[in-house]
Amino acid sequence: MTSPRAAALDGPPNPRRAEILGAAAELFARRGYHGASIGDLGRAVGLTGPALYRHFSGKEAVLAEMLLDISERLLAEGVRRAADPDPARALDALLRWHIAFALDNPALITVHERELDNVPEPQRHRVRRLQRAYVEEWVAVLRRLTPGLPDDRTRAAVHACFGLLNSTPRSATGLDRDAMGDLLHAMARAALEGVR
Amino acid sequence: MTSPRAAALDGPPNPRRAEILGAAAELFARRGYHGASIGDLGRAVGLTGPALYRHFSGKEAVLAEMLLDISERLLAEGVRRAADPDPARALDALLRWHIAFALDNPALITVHERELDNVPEPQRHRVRRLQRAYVEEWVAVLRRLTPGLPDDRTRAAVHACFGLLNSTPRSATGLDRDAMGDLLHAMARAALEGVR
DNA sequence: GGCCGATGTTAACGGCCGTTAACAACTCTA
DNA sequence: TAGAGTTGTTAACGGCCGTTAACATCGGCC
Repeated sequence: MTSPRAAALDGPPNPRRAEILGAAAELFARRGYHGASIGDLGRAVGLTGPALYRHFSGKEAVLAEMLLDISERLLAEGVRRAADPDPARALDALLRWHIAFALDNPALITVHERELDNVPEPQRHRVRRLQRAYVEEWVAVLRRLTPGLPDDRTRAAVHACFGLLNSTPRSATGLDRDAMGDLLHAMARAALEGVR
Repeated sequence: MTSPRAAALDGPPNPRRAEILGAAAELFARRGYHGASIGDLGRAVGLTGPALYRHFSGKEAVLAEMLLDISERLLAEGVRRAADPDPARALDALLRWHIAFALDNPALITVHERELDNVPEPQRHRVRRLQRAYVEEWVAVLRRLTPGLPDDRTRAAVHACFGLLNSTPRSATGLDRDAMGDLLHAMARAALEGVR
């Protein structure tokens, strides 16, 4: 065995693991899962490739943990913001949180959006369920805000809205963080209201 | 030499080339450039891997030709729609065209959005220039429609709008093509008007 | 002070990938 | 009908990748 508890689910909050996950997010976002090698991941944190196996059971495990972590965070915070009894305020809080997350973690958003298919099967289902649940939080708020809209349309609108919000990593404009956040907020709000 | 004019720029409209490009778009979109092998591309059109070198000079050439073709088509049609003297009608035409293209070619849109970094260098610049020019067509129309808006903001808004429109390939909802098109149109229009 | 677990290293493996070589079949055409 | 060009095949190459093995170092603990 190469490591005592390399495949352990969590363990104590190992700083090395977090460092690797951060670097891996950047590399996976920029070059894609298959475009970044284990050697690249190690080098990005000042190690050789095989050293990675002291902290993860393999390359797939890095991606799986990364996506599970993101989707859990998104859902947990989503549930919190959606709990506001006033649906308009709930939507506002959802928008604000999602935008802040996307602006602060562009690499994570990118990987979360693109690399689900490369997650091995036991965990892929969990991630998919979390992602769906997050979408449903938004759908529920919109349903309260605009009753009578068919759920199909609402769900499609939420996906389109995410497309708008998650475009941040690819825009790279001259706008500063706050201006960009306000712009995205205004556009997303208008887009959702434009659904009718 | 493996082929007389494998690396030829165009030649007559070879149907085999088009077939390969179509299958490659699907595979690159689903699995990413590095996740799809030459063997996969060949198999997708009923050939072995090496047969591909009769039609392209290599894997990178397939991607390069694909992205050049897409960005040329987008720009050419974009220029046409943006030429309408009434900016409101021009924007409408741009929206309608882009949405139709995204709905009809989800794989191409995905690859165009993600894989530019894997295009080899002489052609990457050309694709980037074409992409930028396409964005500028939208920016110019919006500038006519709403003068006084800083160009930074307008450009960022266009990128966000593309994020919304290009989310189609990832949504996969129960809506039919026309309903989806109308929804995207309404949302994008509202989002752009919401910029102020 | 010797041991042990944790965390690195380098060396080596099997496999797949992009590419090239060598060859075969078919179609045109002189 | 001989020859050339086109388009396919299978076999083989060098290289990189994910992973494992074997070994080194170092800090804490009986």
